[in-house]
Amino acid sequence: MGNLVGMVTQKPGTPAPRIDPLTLEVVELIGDVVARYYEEYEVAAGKHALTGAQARVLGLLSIEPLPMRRIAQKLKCEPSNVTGIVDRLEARGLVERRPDPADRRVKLAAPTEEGLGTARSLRESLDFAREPLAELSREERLSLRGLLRRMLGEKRAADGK
Amino acid sequence: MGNLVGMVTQKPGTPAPRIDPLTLEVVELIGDVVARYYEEYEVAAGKHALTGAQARVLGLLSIEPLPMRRIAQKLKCEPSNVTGIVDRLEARGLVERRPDPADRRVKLAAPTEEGLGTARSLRESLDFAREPLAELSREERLSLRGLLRRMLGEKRAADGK
DNA sequence: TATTGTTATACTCTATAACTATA
DNA sequence: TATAGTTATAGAGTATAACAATA
Repeated sequence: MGNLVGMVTQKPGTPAPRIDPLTLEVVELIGDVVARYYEEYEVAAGKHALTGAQARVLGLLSIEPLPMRRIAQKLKCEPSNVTGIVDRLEARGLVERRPDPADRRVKLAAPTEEGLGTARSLRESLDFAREPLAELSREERLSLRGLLRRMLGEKRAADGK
Repeated sequence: MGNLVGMVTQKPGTPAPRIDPLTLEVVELIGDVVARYYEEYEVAAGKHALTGAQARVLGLLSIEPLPMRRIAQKLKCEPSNVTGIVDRLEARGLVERRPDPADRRVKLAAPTEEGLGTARSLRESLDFAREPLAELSREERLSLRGLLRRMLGEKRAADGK
């Protein structure tokens, strides 16, 4: 990837760009970061014979057991899909379903000991997060943090629940 | 999403993080950018009743017609998958297959007039690329570009072919 | 022989709708 | 009646293996 929709690469002989070249290049770089992030993520999951969705759910549950419905919200997908994903994780012994004492309708998905270990290993194999950042000094990281924060705007922190 | 593998959120009462908090936050921000980018991308594709993969291929072809094999390389998937994706784009009249005069084995996938229009519209609905960047001054964009370049390292420009 | 594109097959993820068991 | 989770179904993307046409 690195160029998700051809939004950057300028075909020779195409009308002049409406956006300035600097912005275009930054957009392209962001696209590259996105592509690289996903790539490394899939590779890390694959090392444990997990799909992206499975690794994502396992990562979520390793922080905190969740009702099926909440998982669907986090994944931004329909609850019916979570059934299958958790089924597969459960079949591999990485996750288990527990009753919720407070509401007998809900099932809490929670990682097993092995699941926790896999989640930890998964985190550690996500080199991209740390490695390339290692090239940046503390000041540069502060600068990058500020720029990313402004890019994301107020929308931050509105993720939960 | 915003937290792909729980690599950031620190559960209260968990052992002290091995990475410094600043780095963790930057990683989290990058995760947010990635999630946001993909979200907007899917929404933009959805507006045209296209899947992400279809929009990606259409975007690629709008730059330049490509042999099926080349599309697979760009998408980092098996050539057999491209058959179906192009089939669906072709069924909607957005793409057509042409013979390659130089090698009768290859088929060149090329956008139709309508496909070109859809690709253009698709690009324009990708607000995320420009809008949040609009908050940044020219100096900040230069700074961001430099930081992203260093993050991505030499690996840049090795995408082609 | 090697390569291009396709077909056949199987698995996963996805959404929709209908069902069950609780509340 | 409303909600949580599931099942059934269908479409799309993915990989693998085998195939026809061409090189």
